Amino acid sequence: MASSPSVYHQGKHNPFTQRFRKIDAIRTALRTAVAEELAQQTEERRRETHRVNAENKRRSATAAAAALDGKTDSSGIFPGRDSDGYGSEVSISVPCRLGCDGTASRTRSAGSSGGRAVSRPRDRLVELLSTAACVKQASASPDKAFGWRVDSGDGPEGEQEGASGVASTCGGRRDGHDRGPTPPPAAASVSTESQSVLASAGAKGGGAKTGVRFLEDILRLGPKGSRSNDAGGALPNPKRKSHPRRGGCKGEASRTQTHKKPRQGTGAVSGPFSGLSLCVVHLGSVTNNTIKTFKRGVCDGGGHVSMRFTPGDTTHIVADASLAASWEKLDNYFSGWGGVDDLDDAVNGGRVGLKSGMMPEGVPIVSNEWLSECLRRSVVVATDAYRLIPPPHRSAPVAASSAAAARQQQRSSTPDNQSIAAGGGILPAAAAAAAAAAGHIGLASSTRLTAARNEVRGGSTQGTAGQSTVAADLESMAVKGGFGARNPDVGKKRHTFHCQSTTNSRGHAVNSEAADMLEDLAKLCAVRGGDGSVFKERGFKNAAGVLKRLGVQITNIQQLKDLRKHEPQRVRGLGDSVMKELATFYEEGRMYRLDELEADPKLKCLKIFQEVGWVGAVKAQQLYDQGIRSIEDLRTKGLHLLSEQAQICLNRHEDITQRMPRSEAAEIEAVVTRVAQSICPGACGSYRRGKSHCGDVDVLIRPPEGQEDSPVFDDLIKRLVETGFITDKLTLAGSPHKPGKSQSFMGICKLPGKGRLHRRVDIKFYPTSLFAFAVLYFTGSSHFNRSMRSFAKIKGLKLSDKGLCRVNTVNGEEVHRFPSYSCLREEDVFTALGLEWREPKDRDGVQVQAFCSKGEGGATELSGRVVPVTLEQEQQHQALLEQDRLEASDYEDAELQQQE
DNA sequence: AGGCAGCGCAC
DNA sequence: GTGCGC
DNA sequence: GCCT
Repeated sequence: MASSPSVYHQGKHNPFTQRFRKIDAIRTALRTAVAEELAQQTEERRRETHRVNAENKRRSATAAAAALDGKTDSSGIFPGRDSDGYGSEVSISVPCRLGCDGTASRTRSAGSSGGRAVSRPRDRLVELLSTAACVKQASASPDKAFGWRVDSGDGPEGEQEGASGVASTCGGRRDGHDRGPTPPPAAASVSTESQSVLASAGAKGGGAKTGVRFLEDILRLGPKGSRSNDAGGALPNPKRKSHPRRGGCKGEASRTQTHKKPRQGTGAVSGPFSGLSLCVVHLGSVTNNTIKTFKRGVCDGGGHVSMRFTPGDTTHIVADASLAASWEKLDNYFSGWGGVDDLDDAVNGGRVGLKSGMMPEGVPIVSNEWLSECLRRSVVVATDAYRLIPPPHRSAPVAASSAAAARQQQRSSTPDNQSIAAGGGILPAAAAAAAAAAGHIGLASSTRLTAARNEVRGGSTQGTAGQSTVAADLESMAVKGGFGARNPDVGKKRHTFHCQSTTNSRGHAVNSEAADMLEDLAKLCAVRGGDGSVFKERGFKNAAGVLKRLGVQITNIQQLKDLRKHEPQRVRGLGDSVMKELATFYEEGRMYRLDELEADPKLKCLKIFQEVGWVGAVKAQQLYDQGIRSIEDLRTKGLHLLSEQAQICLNRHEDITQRMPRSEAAEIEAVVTRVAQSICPGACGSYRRGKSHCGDVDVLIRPPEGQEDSPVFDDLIKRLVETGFITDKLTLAGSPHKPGKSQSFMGICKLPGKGRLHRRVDIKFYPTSLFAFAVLYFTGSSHFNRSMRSFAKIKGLKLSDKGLCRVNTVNGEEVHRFPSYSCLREEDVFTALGLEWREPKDRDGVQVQAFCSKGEGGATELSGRVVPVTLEQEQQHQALLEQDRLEASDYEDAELQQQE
């Protein structure tokens, strides 16, 4: 029974996280079991490594300092420190509110006295390096060297943290963040008193020792703070505040409908759906709201929706696609029902339905996606691709290989204990479920455009783009001009752009087993390296995504073959290779290629090596060729083969490969932000982690208003090194500060206190002019980023975290780049490109066929925020606006027609 | 057959 | 120019 | 690896 295909899909958890969680769970178990021993070993190893490297590092630090004075060796800027460098009984207290009030920027912090006015950046870095070396030496006797105070726990004030501080860190997937460089919320502002305290605290940050005190002070002080170690971990991002300006799909829908249109056909008796009598199963993602929407739409079209199954009358049963994975739920659902057929009753908890207690037979059971599609297209579409087919052998599973059975066993029984071990936090499964549920509300109304696009594509698969009226209509809806509108290339190309999609049709966890295996395959391709491996990886990963979002549980390869034949756009990304693997998967439960790769001992090695940072496919292969087979080997005889960064990552390997709870990421962010504020009041930090656990922390630092180019970054890193928060530097880019440029630090940090692990941290500074691009970039997803950049490219623009620039190219080679357009909010970037805004949480969703037929049209909403920065751009811009005005009326008509 | 994101660091 | 990470 |  464990080998039944249907069982494969019973994983309730987000398939994306399953693998990680399995690994984490194993790790956690191991870790718990041998915690002491491991700690001891690690400690010994560290000491040893430390001993071995100490001399070398000290030399490196000095050399690095020298390098900045003109020499070349720049390795080892931030020497490693012993993990217990803070003393043992320390806990820190981080106040939960600490503002970045705009007024703060006027209070010149003493901390910035070493800033731009006084010393040259290089001098500061030299100083920094010397200090780092100094700190390191001091750390030899940690308990004495630093003035950490034992904090009893409760802050004296004990006031509850502000609601604004909590809301922001508890968001779902990437949606609980501050969006874009909005002005610092006044509500989160700090008291003047605290500001001055902080400012004076900052003033102390001269030497190493006071530097450490300084961090402590910053952590302890603060406006009526609550504690940092709150179990809930909803630590404050002082800047972050929840202002859900647009609520998910709802907002999306309302945005799409920019023109009001009288509702038509309401209450029609005959319509596209006349004759339909649907029984909707209120389970899974089919919520009350969904049913309401369905009911409205179908009734308007002349059909009938009920929650009751009426033999002889009911024509279709509509259910959440994921139920195909657990058929017994449906059986249960149809047993023991009452008999009210009133939606409102049902919504209020009344039970509705059938008396038989059996899953009705003889009526097609279809996915809710089918109904959505019908409503979108106002036509009863064929159910073939949406049929939920009972597992062929509900009680007689097909034979599957023992390997596959074992795999299934592993996957479905993964305990969810990592977050417990890691100190709490939102459970991934719960988060995923919540996100999925949220994603499904309003599904029907938000996916119309997709369907329309698909329709167009299906109808003219090789015609030239842009010739059909519908295509133009689509263009008007999805692509409203934008700066690239005049690019002659646009209009010839038809392509798929993830970033262009306004839909949110993520299904529930369907096909997760097959998708998981494809992702494994992807990972192994990447590990193996070689020509095109990244693209193979992407190909498999993409295929996995397609399966997951299909909305239909596939139980049979024939279903996919049919889809490929009849609705190729729905399975775009499933090519011959993937289909071959899937065929064996559905027939025998395994993928030969995956089995092969997983059995390869060499690949196992390469994979282990590549888990160390800065070891990629090439380096891993080299190591293997040198006879190295394990991390231990690497430590004992492979160190010299590794780059400086890889060595550091290897040193901290046990720590930094652990994922951390979101709350800890918040703490890390809070420390960085606070120190930044003490240097430059008003500076803001933010990170956009929606997931409950993360591998590292990204902190984006933004200068306060009116100080767009404040050189806060170099000082910030310096302070964080002085305080011992940053233990290792991996890369440092863009220092010293140059006006208008970004800077970045990648390294390793450790929160003070016993039992803390080292964590990977990236700290980036972006001037105000670039901040929106940076936020857009770091919000991802990576697929979405690539998509958006491709889209920009064919419009003759280049998008990166450093801006959006028009480029002139000759034979694809850039010959001239204009200055970046100025976008102060993420929205402005979308607008500039002529794209519909997409909520961060919707940026990892579907891939949708779209047209870039003309690239023009619709009213370009520049909202006064996107300001061309050169005269030439200004003229271009004006020309565009003029063009838009000329065409606006046409497109408005088109939009009107397109609506509903 | 050619494209698949773009950038900056380290080497 | 390549490798690597983001 | 997939798509054009």
